[in-house]
Amino acid sequence: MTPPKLLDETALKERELQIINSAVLLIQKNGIENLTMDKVVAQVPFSKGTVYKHFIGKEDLLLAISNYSIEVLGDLFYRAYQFKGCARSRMLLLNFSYLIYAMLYPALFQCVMCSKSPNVVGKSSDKHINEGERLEVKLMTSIHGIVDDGLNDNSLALPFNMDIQQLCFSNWSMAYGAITLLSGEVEQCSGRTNLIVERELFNLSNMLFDGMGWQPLTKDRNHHTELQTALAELFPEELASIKAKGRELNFNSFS
Amino acid sequence: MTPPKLLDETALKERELQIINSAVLLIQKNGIENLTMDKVVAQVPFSKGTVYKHFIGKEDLLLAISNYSIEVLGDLFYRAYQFKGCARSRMLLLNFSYLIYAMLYPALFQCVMCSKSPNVVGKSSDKHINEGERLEVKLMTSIHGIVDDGLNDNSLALPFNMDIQQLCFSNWSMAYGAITLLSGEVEQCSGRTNLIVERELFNLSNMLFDGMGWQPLTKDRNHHTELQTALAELFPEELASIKAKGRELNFNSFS
DNA sequence: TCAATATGTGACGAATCGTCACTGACGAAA
DNA sequence: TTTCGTCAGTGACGATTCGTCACATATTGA
Repeated sequence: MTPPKLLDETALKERELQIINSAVLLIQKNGIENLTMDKVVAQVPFSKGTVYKHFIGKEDLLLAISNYSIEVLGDLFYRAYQFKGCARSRMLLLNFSYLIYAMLYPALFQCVMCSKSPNVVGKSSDKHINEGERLEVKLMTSIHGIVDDGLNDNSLALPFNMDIQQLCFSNWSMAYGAITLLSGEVEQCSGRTNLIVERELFNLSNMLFDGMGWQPLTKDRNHHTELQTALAELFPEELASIKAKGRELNFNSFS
Repeated sequence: MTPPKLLDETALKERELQIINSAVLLIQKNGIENLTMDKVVAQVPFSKGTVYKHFIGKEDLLLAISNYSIEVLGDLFYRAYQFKGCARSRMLLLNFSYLIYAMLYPALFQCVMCSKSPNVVGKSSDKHINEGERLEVKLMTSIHGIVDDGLNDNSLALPFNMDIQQLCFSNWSMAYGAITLLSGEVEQCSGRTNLIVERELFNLSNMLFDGMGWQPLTKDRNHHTELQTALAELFPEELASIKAKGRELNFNSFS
C-alpha cells in the first residue's frame, strides 16, 4: 500500500467532500434508500477504513451531506436577503428560494429531510450534529437580516412578548413544515391532494406575515405579481433548470 | 412445528399489532436507531418469515408504527375538536394536543418523524404508505371540523382564493413544522436555542390565526389563560403523566 | 540511524437482511 | 378412508452490509 503524506485540515476536508459528492451521485442514481457504505467505498479512491475515518456510518454520511447542502441553501437565502424590495417581499422570496432549492436539488433536499429523522440523528457523530446546528444558525442569518430590515423600516413591529429570534423561527418553521409535508408535490405539480406546494407556501406565508402585521398587508398589495417578477429577476437560471426538468413553478392556480 | 389455522383479517391485524407493540418496547429500551428486524423477531412468538409477511423490512415496520400512533394522535385531536369553547381556542387546543402527544409518547413521536424521511418511505410497502395517507386525511377530520365551526359561527371567513382544505393544511403544517424543528426541546424544557416549544407554538398559532382574521383576535383576548384552563380541563391525566416524567408544560415564559 | 508516531489498507468476523425448501394442518375429491 | 392440492409458518442459509484492526509504510524527532 502507499501511505500518504501527513494530512492537514484542508486535505481532510477536500477528501470528505469527494466522498460526499460520490455519495450524492449514488443517491441520484439508485435512490437514497439504497445508499450503503460498501457502495460508497466502491466509488471512491480510498479504502473502507479511510471512509470510516470521516463518517461513523451511513447515517452520519447522510447528515454530512445535509450539512453540505445547507451551505448551498444558505447561498440562495443570502441572495434573497440581498435582493432589492421591501422586507416582507424579500422574506416571501426567501421562502420560495427554499422551494426552488428543493426542486433543483431533490437528492440534497432528501438528505436535509433525513437529517431531522431520529433514526438518522441517533447514529450520527457529535461532530456532524454540532456542525448541522451551527449551519442552521447560519441559515438564520439571512432570515434575521430581513426581519431586522423590516423592524428598521417600520414595516414590521415586534409583537408583544416576542423577540426577533422567535419571529425568525416562526417563518422558518412555517416554510419548513409546508415544504416538508408537501415534499411529494415538490417534484410533481400535483399529487394525491389538491394542494399545490407553491400556492400553499404563498398563502401560508402571507397569512403569517399578515398576522405579524407586516406591511404592506395582503389587503393593501398584490404580492403575487411582485413575487413572480422578483423570482424571474433573482433566479432566472434556477427557474430555467427547473423548467428543463419538466417541473415549472405553478402560478396559474393562485388566482 | 405446529402450523396454525387458516387466518382471517382480524387475526392478521391482531398479530401485526403484537409485533408493533414489541417493536415499540424495543425502541423505548434501546433507542430507535438500534431497532433491527432480528431483534424484533427475537421478541415475538413468531418466526422471521411470519414477521416478514407483515413488513417488508425495518423501514416498513417504522411506518406501520407511525400509522398506528397516528390513530392515538387522532384521538387527542378528536377530543380537542369536541371541546366546548370558541373555534379558534379549540384549534389552539388541538395544536397543543400534538405537543402533548409528542411529550407523552416520545417513541411514537419519533416514528412519526421517521415516517416523513425519504430513506424510510423509500423502503416501505405501498400498503403502509397508502394507509399512512388515509390516516393523515382522517387526522385532518378534526381540524376540518373546527375550521368548519369557525366558518359557520362567522368567527372566521375564507380568505380570498382559499378553500377549507388549504386552511386546514395551513394550520397542520405550521404546527408540524414548529414541533418537528423543536423536537429536541420536546423532551427537555430548554435546549441549545432560547426557543421554548410551548411558547413558540402558542405565538406562531396566534399569529397565523390573526393572519386568517380568526376572531377573537389576539388584541381582543388573552388566549394564554384560556388555553391553560382548557388544557387542564381536557387533558388532566395526560398533563399529570407528563409532569411525572419530569417535563412540565412551561407557561411561565409566555409573559 | 533508530524508535516512535501517523496514516491508509482491505481481510475478516459479526450483525443483519431477506428468502425459500421443508413441514404439517386442512379441505376437497375419489 | 385415502390421496392430493392448498395454505401458512418456520428457521437455516446465503448474501449483504457493517465496522474493526493487524499490518505495512512514510514521516518525524532524538
